[in-house]
Amino acid sequence: MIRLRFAPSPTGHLHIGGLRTALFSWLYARHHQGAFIFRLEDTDRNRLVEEAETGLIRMLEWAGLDLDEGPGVGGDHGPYRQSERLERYHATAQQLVAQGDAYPCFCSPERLEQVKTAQRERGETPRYDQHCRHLDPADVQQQLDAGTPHVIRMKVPDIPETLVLDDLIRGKVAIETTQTEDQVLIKGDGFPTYHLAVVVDDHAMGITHVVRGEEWLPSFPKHLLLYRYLGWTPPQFAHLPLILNADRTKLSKRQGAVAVEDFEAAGYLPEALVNFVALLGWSPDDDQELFPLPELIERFDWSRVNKSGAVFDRDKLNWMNQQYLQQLEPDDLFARARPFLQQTRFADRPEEQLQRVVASVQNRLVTLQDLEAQLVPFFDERPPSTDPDVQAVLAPETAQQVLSAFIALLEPEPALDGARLGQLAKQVQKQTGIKGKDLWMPLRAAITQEVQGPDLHLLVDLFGKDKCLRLLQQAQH
RNA sequence: GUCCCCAUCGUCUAGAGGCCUAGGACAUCGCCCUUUCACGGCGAGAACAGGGGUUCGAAUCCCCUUGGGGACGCCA
Repeated sequence: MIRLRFAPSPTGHLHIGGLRTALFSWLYARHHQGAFIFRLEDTDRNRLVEEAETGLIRMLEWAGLDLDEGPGVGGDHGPYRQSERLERYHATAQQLVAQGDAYPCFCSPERLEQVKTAQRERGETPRYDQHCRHLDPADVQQQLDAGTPHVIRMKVPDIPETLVLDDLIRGKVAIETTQTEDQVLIKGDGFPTYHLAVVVDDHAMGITHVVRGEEWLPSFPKHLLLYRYLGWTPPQFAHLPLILNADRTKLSKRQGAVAVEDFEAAGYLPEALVNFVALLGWSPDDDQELFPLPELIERFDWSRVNKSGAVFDRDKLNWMNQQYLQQLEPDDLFARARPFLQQTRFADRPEEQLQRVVASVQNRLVTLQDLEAQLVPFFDERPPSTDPDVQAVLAPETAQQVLSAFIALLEPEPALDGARLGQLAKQVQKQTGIKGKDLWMPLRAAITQEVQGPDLHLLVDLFGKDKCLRLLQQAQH
């Protein structure tokens, strides 16, 4: 059985890149009826953010990626937080030391820093000088017994060789072991580094495919070496291309939103975000662009994931979100709009009105956050407009004629709705001989105080006679 | 600096030697629809980084150059 995991570290919010990694893993797992596992890589106590775990899992759920195993979900391979698996890492590290594939290192951070600086000054690539690898065994034992602070380092083979990874996306990638240093496996605080923990857990949890960002590619030799020392078969690897900022650097905060939470708050639908992100690196074998999740599962495959980085294009995301918004059934749209309406100053308007209005602006929404702006013409009581475009529409003699004629007709009316608006406008047209834009734009400008906006009939339905009359009179000279 | 990865329209991409006068989408521009805007429809401009090979034939294969990115942490 295929088993894939998403293993973020709880240092912040779920990132767009993380979402895509999780999505591709999940799609592949679901495609092959495999398992999708969540593992928390909380081995860095300094950067740990308490609420991060909950947020990470919540956003995965929001996106529609369900978990088969994980903290809070359960499973046969737990615990799913690395901080609860420390014994395993220590046992493995001890085994490695016993085998002669790892060794204790007593170098102080200060010494390490000095060595590194000196190497840089000489124009060399900074790399651990293996000082403690060649310590006298008796000396080592003595220091250990004395409780001297230390880390455990992995040995890079004495005889240089080329390590080859057969990546699912990139094919064969080769790196010389000489490019790798004696990597720390167990830190001074007793926690494992990523490199040890990931190998130990992927093996223990029966992970068959490791999906991660391209930034991990240069470190695969460390992992391959560990698998070899431990006598384990490595899983398959898929290194995803990076998602980039507009300037083609690795996607980062400071150049716009990168947290999935931000997109949720900005009024993007999960379907749209997921669909958009799926197309960052993956493409179907035809021209289709809109994919419901089940179809993505059906069609996803590594062979159609490309190798080059993809710029995150907000414009296209917007378009996609608009497409999904337009496809929603009225009830569904309103349900999704509700939390956003709640944040507007129109929240306390009658439910029935809100429903009608939301439905009428459906094809004008790019995000749900646009609601407030879209509702303004319907609900807002505004002072007379000073917009020059509005003034320009109302200024001409013909415009004033239209207003006067319309007001005269409206005054005796018992009420006004959209249908009646049309009939009255017809009469104005007969009386004045003014038609088309010259007829309608003054009415629109007067009633909505804008030169563009939703269908005038809808507005009038909501406003009724008195408000319309007042606005029309206000627009007269 | 060293190593690794990548390279088709502004952007996301299709293209796995002849189907390519390089296809689609977003964005841009134009036209149409329309009482406005939006939606929608139609259309236009817009790309194989450069140089060598291989081949009857190269966007597709190989090499070099150039460019971009990533990694070089007791962070992941």
